[in-house]
Amino acid sequence: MQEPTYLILTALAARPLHGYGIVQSVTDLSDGEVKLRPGTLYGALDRLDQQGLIAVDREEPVDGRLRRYYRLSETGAAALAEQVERLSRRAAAGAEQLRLRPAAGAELRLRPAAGGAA
Amino acid sequence: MQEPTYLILTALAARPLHGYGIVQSVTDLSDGEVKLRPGTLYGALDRLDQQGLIAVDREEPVDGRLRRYYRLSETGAAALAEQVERLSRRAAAGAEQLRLRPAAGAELRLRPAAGGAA
DNA sequence: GGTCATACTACGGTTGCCGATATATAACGG
DNA sequence: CCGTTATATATCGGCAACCGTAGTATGACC
Repeated sequence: MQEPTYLILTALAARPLHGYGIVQSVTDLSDGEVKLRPGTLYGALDRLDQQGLIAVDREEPVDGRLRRYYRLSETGAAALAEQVERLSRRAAAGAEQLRLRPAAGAELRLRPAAGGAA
Repeated sequence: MQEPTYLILTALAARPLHGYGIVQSVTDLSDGEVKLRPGTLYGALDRLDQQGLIAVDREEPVDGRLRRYYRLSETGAAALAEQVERLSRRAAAGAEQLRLRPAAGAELRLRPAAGGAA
């Protein structure tokens, strides 16, 4: 699951939202780093609906136009929780490996027998 | 940046590795959840090299065959650190939204005026 | 009357990942 | 002696997901 999809699920966790509301919520949740395009949003919405991770909550007619609200399903909530765990583990692994990283130029100090520093 | 790419950078953070070593390290770091295919690995390696996030560390001839070691560049380390931060924030946002999630069936208890429970 | 905010749909393109296949050596078991 | 597994790298075709853009439509504000 990629970032836009993950953020859509995240946005829907607290309450049902319609398309445009999701766009705003995702922008908000990502501190402005992720701005959903219509193509991404509705493609993902169809996909997630088919997978059963989200479902249509209700449809409100507004100005003769249908506003469609989506909500997170139980399955979707479980999937999101799993992703949260996964991201946490990946972040921890990355941080740990970075901690193990030798400092730049360290190899010079590790070869004193080869001539070393002047 | 997607998961396989992120894990390749993570694997290279601690020390330079050759292709097969990266595959093993990624499997290890992801608790067996991610198994890199050759297509993914070498495609990503070329891409990351072009982007300057990794570089060829050295080439060792083994059994008449070249074993190529890659290492994380300074730019790559910075990019990885940024991704670690990003994943942490995304995980935190997901967890927080899940906390705000109304329990299943909660809406019934929130409409006492409509007839409510018997 | 023009622009902006709201709100959804459709289409084409690119990227990154995956699966499969090929090649080659060495070790181990039947 | 042959098959399988592990080590090790490379290439190709295909696909899913995402992105950018354009189109459609209404109401509010200037």
